[in-house]
Amino acid sequence: MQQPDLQYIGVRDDIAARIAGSEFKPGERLPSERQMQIGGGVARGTIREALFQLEAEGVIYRKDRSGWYVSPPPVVYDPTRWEGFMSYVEAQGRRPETETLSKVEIACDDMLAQIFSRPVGAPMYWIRRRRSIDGRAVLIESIIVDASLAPGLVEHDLDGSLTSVLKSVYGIGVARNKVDMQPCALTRDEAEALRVKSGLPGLSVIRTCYDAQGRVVEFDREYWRHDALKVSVDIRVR
Amino acid sequence: MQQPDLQYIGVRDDIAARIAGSEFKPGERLPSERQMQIGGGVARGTIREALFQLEAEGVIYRKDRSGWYVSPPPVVYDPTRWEGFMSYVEAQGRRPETETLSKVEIACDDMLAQIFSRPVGAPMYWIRRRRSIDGRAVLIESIIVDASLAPGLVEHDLDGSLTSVLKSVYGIGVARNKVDMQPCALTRDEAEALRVKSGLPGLSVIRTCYDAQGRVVEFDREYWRHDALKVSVDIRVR
DNA sequence: GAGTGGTCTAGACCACGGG
DNA sequence: CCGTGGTCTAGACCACTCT
Repeated sequence: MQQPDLQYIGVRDDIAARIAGSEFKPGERLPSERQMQIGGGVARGTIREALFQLEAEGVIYRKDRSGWYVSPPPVVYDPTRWEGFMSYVEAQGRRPETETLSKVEIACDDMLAQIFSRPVGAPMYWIRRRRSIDGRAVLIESIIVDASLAPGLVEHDLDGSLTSVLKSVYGIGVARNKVDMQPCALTRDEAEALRVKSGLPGLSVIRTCYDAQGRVVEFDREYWRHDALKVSVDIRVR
Repeated sequence: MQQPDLQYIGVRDDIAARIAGSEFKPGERLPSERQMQIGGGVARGTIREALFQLEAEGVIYRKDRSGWYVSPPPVVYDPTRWEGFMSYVEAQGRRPETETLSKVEIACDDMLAQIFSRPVGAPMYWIRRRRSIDGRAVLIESIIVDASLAPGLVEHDLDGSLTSVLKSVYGIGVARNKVDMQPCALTRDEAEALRVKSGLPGLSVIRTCYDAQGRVVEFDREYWRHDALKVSVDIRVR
């Protein structure tokens, strides 16, 4: 059909085989693009084409101007479970980490007014966090919380689980969760916060959490590296 | 921070703006790469970089050696619902289509034996289908069904809903559904069947359906174009 | 057959990282 | 500082579609 008649596919297969053969292990750096050129009369652009392919497959990733690295395995995320990031990552034997990038009070705009069923101008908290697994930044999130439901929220330490703060401090439990997911490209802001090249493929996860009274408690936009996540849903009917 | 100092970002923004301004509408073809070069001293590689960026964002897609086209909006898929492709695509005002590429009986191998809890060598049906929306191929799927549960299945017309054939002809209802989703790259076979360039980003959806007795009825691997799909899950607890 | 995108070459300069 | 990847140029030939 089509086979390694294409040069960059041949290069891709070479590298993929060396990774599969554990010559390079997860987290390790590959030789530089120029080093890969030596020996075979291959243009650097062709090498890069092969690397892009492996990146799209989730096999490798890059650190800007540092090099190409072998990807660690993805974590499994089940949107029908209530566990937060910290607990499901840990349960999979990985080391989760959260950094709060900013937390401020803002006024409710048109879009948020619609989502939260609150008047325009009502106080809201806006929290931006970066989350990492085993030291690699994997997602950036922007959270909006209705300030009238959780007054003083941003004075708490939010580097752990937001869900448990809402529960233990404010007695707010989540009764309904709406999750939207869509492949996307990481645009300027997200890419910068994840320290990746803008335009890299990612996965957008938008969550809306409701309490038992049907009020929107939390509106969360997450942008994941496309190679860091696997979604798993298990549904039963009776 | 970074802005249209990057040439290809400037080109990207131009094209994106012309699409947003409805100069080019969904399904329409963009000017050729070489036509876009005229006027500005821009190398073709730079134009292509901009096009790749828009492709990653899901804004445009390509037909091999034909040109670049504006992407139609994605369909919404809810893995917690039982509706099949044909019905939820239609419900969203789009025109679904299914082609059966092949349907054969095969012997259960090690992997399938594990999944279906059946002996190695047991008869299974293997069905490959291509599904389109509004005339554009969006996913390719490979389905395995336990032949002992649905004898003669492949003699039926499978260009519609498989679920409804299983239900109406064999009385098999699905009681549990396990769905895994992961961003991936479309590899040789899938890419060929979707008539896209191999290596394009995609979404892999793997479904395992169980009946009321807990038997695996159907094992389905789907590979979607990354720009054709949006996943939405709505979960409640009581 | 003309035009398209797909692949490939062989250079160049840049901004940023600390292998 | 040197090496890295990131960007860009200006060509070339190919396989394919039919715009």
